[in-house]
Amino acid sequence: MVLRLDDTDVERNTEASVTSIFEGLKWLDLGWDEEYKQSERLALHQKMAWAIFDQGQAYRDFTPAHTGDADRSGAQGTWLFNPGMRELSREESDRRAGAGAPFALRFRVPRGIGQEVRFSDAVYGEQRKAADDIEDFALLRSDGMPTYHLASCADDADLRISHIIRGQDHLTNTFKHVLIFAAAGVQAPQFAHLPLLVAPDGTKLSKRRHGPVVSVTTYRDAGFLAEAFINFLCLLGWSPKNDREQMALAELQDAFTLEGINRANAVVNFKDPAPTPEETFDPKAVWLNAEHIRSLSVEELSARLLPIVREAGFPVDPAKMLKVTPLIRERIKLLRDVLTAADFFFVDQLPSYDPLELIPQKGDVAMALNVLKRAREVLGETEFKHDLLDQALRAAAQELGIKAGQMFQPIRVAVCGRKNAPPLFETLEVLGRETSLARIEQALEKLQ
RNA sequence: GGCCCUGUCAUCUAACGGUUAGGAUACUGCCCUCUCAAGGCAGGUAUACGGGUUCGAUUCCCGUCAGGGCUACCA
Repeated sequence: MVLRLDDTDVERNTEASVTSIFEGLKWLDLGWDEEYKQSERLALHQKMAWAIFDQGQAYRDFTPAHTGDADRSGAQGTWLFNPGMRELSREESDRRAGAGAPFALRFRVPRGIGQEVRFSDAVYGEQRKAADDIEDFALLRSDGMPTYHLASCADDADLRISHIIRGQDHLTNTFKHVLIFAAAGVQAPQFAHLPLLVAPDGTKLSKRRHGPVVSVTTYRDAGFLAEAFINFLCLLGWSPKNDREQMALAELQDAFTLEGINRANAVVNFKDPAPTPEETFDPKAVWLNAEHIRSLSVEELSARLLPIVREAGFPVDPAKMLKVTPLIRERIKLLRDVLTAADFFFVDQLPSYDPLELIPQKGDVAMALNVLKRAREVLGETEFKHDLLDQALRAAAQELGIKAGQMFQPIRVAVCGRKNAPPLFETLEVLGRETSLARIEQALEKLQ
């Protein structure tokens, strides 16, 4: 696998965009064997362009550059080439070039002889197009820089690329590439075009239009597991055909075939802006991530969570993290959720909460006070072990003549600072007697 | 405008021309339950439309419509 940066467009080739691409690829950990930058291989590209020119299959076009976004509403029909330039004599062409006139080098696409350009695509099948429908595309710009079409063909040939797997937006460009490969006398690689990933609005993903949700690093920073993200991506436009969804990288590799790829574009169902950060992402991606999180061992998950917790400023040690992890494993969908799901394990002082939360279902302040006072006694003398806590607190509920749930809720809110939290006894065990009692004490003060 | 590609639930997708059109996500309800999750069960929504071919079309062919891509020195 070759990582090649197609960076022949000087304007768009910024440090920031390259960094972002590298960071994303590094995170995905796909791995590659060789690495190249097209901008460092210009001589090779130019050599191929002029070889094609020498054979008469390219010509100089001295027409001033035309901006790409000209109106194509149709009135002017299809542009194929600039009359006069295509048939300029070699002598005249050389003379003008010698005089320093700027020019682009264009491919001389065969015309008027009914020639057909064809290739076989591993996904879209046999493709054919009349050469008469292909414009005389540029090989070199007037500043001498190669175009994408030329540079990529020259590099594909030089690097002996076997398979080109790319977006379907290049399907029609491939006819041009087939022409270049033929003119250069090299064999074309195998082509496989993939359906596009499109935004909910149906257009292909673009940073300009759709913002950070289309950047790989956004998923990394939000707490996706790289393997889950890859899994999700694989399921867009492809499926193992046996209803499996959650798959490890090795399983994906085993099941994957180019022939199994669909031809229709797939919508990445993101919402931007979204009410909450989590709702930004495709719900299926989030679900898959949760599945992958749950399939990680406690040790593995704990190790992945630790740096996130520390970076957020909680001074937590690996042993503590290991104890907390099983309590939140089934409650987080993104790794970063650890910060909101387990924060109360890490802080000394609970953030403030509404004291009314301490009042149990169908209860009142008096009941909450009774519960907490009784809990203070029970927790003061019971060993902090799951089963013992369970027995002692249930017995206490019975003595008070209330339901177990009414007993547990005030305690949960007192020690966690909120109603929704992991199971109570496990939580108390991890928190320990000292912290638990201190928080119950604070809760009592809040209520009075 | 021209050329190319595509069209199965809201979304991702299954279905050698013969299935009550399957699965998943999301959603709703129930169960489980100390809350929240997780898990289990149940439920609703799809073959764009019109013609063919065929005993029979989601599946093959044609047209229409819709969407996407490319289209004079972006990739």
